[in-house]
Amino acid sequence: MYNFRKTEKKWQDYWDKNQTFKTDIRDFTKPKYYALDMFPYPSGVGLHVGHPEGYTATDIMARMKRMQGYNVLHPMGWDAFGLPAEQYAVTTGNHPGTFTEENIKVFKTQLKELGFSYDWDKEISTADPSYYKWTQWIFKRLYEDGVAKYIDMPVNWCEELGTVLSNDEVIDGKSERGGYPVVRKNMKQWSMDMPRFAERLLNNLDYLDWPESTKEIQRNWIGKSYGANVTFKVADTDKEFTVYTTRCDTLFGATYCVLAPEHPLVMEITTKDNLDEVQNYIKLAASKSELERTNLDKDKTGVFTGAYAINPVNDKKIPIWISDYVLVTYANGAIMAVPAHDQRDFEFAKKFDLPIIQVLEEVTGAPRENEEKKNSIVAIVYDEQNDKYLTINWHKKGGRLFIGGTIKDGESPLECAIREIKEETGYDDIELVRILPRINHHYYAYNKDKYFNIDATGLLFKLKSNSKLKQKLDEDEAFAVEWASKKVILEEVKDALHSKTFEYALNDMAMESDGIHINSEFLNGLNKQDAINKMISYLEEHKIGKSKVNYKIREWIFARQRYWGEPVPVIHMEDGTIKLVADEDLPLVLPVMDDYRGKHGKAPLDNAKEWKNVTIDGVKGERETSTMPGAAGSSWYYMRYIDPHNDKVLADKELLKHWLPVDLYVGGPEHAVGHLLYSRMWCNFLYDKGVSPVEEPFKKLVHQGMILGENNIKMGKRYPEFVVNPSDIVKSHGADALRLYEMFMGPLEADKPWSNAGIDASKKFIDRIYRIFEEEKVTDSDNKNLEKVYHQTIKKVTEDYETLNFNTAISQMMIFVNAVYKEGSLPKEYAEGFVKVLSPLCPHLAEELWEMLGHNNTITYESWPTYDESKVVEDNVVIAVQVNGKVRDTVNISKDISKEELEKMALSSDIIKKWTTDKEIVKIITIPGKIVNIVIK
RNA sequence: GCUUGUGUGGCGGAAUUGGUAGACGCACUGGACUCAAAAUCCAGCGAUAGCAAUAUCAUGUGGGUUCGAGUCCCACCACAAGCACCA
Repeated sequence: MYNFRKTEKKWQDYWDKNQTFKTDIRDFTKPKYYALDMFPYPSGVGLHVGHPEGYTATDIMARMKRMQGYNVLHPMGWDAFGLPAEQYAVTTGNHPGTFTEENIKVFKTQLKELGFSYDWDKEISTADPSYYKWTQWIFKRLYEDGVAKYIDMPVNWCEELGTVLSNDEVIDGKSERGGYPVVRKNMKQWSMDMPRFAERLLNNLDYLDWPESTKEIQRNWIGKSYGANVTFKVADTDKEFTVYTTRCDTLFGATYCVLAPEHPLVMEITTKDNLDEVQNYIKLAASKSELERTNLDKDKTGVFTGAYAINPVNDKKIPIWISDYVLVTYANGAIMAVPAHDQRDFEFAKKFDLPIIQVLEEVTGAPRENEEKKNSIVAIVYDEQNDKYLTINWHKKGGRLFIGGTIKDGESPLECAIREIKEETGYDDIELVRILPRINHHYYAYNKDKYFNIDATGLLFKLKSNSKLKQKLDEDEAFAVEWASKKVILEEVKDALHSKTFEYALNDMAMESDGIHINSEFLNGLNKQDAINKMISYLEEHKIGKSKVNYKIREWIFARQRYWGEPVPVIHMEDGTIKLVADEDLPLVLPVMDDYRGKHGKAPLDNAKEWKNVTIDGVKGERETSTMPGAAGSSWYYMRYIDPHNDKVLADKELLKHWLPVDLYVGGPEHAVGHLLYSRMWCNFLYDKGVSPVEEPFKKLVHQGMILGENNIKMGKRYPEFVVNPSDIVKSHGADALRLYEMFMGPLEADKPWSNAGIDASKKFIDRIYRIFEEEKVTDSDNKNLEKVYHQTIKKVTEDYETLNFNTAISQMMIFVNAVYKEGSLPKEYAEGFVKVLSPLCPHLAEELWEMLGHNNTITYESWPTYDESKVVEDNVVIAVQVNGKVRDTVNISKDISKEELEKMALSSDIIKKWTTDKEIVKIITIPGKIVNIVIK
């Protein structure tokens, strides 16, 4: 009987005592492998079952690579600054460092219990002054290069609490805690210039071996767009403003402009009559949180400034409005509005009754040569009472259509539509609802044997009464007038023009798709992309605009009014200048205080008067009392692991050059745009400064999935009965069983529910392996029957570990164990190979079995087993024989058989004969080693 | 709404460049061992019909390409994550 408790303890002590996993970081004779976990925040509740999943994956890789002859760096540390420790300090008055250290102890014990092969000599903590000395050092370099800036920027400010709040701390314009009003206000803040790195952060993604989904999230976050800046003059003044647009091709359709309420020009151009309204609106906008403003469900709001802009391409005067749907933080904080082709502008124009000019029409049908041009209408009449639409049904001669017709000379589309409705259906008591976008339609008319290209205006009417005149039909107009439901129309109206028009009738929205330009002078007839190119040339030629690239990525606000973070090494001098703490005075250590609460709206560090007030060369100054955000220390920790005790530089350059980048980085997907983006930015920056040898820190990134409760719901406070504590499992089933189970559950990246039956099964498998050795099934003689499955197992496990497909690697090991039981014996050679491939997964068990096999040294650095490719393939293969693609029989033959022989064998099978008798064999498809398919008629 | 994923037995999940769907495990059923139970070992196990051989159906839905589709293409549905007035 396998005593996992005793055995696991025994080997953990052995590894500790012998420093088995200590990495000689200066040994450059072997190739390096750097396997890294996202380090945890040491919370008060200890590890949860999600942690061991990712940690086991990297541990398996680290252990396999050691056996494959790599020098492996596999470190662990602590992301130790954070809110829970801060709250602990506030409520108890104790220093948060003590609390953090205690938590770290618990975490470390739990990690050791799980048998991870970390080199604890490399342990770091971001809250350790010897660590954050270098976080501060990097901050100084960022400041010197203008990446870290102390600038005025809009923030959520709560007067009552006297603090800046993040968007998620603001609900309905009030503070989450206390319910005090929150306003948007410009404040001096520390920030990082993320946009400066946008292009590189975007481009480098292409060559990173990262999950595509995470790359996509980062691309979206960076949000690159191509467009143009266009300058509009303000009518009757010498003022002008610039808008950014990705659709400069629609410039002829711009019917108004909108400035963000905070745009500096607003107060300069607002006319006297509109001043009150504009000022009120600005105040209102300021009192809204970012969250409220970006709530899409709400109606558009805005006010007219009284001023007009001149559209630079046609000199038309168009009104200038202000609205909070234009954000001052993006591009120029000003837009030209093209309601016909932009949904947001469309909604705004509808609400405030601003003109809508269509400049692009959709194209239906295929263009032909020698088409005749016409102007036409498509009229849709809606009967609200019966919820039906008026159609004419040509049956086999053309199907169901709406009323259509050609516009006569001197007739407007509306007049034409009314006339056609009367003539074709007789209905005369109708009312126009709205005019729909015009469509450019190509078609062939059978009755005239001619190709037409028409500009068709859609018109939506509603029926006011059933009043009807007599139809006036031509002789060839043999159709039925029918009222049809929406469902019938969607099914039966096949004509592209009519169905498209119906779509516009159902959805009152802007036309944002491609098409050809109309009402646009020199752009007429061009498609979207050609028109954009032509317009940009035009704008540049006439010096009224030019092409421009914009990014959505914003400044990273780099300050928090909290105690438990890295002090910003900056002194604000009385004379208004900013002085940096000298490098030799770093680290700037957090002072111990009596009270960790912020008072009177100030940061907690403001209480530390002695620490805060300094005098330099006779000039008084105050230290920055904000601290750095959580993501500061984690943005470069992967470098410090390489040389954690260095007090001269953040890490030895030669060592960094050898060890970076990280070969495998495993962690949760929730850090996609936080930590993973900031780390890349810092690494980019440090690369520029000659500190980092690489631009990108993480070569390969993998996200482990979430382990859900047995109820398939995220483990947490809501269902405490489904929360699984890894330490409990280690006690009841053992660390190896937990490691094995978490790797067997399914693909690493997938979310998977925990199963108590599953963990039992994993323990049984471990016992089943142990029994082979315990019952002395291991023999010195060899066993040919196991040869193939052994080589297959070594091959599959090696390959699957490499690609992190642990679940299938384990299933192959189970197949091997099943085969051993069937044979009743296991040759020693195979036993050793098997224990070796098992060892990364279940290291305690493997060490024990290795000892039982007569070795007195750790298995950690034994060489990885090899396999013989020739012994992996089967000599005899079972080939499926299909008839018309359905498997009817199988033949068992030598793998080297010729194609002809295989076909002969297949055809001679009794079962196959049954299917082919009296049938004509059309052809036979034979894929050697795979399949024979006989096609019969 | 947009982007990216994912849909396979009672359950977790396998399935190479398109080539025998359901590996492996759980649960379940039967057998061996036992006075008995547990543990262990062995065997069976998608659905429907049949004693069986076997046949038909089956990878979210509907089409398509192909000798052959879980896999490729088109449309749709459901779920998850991320983004969300970015002009």
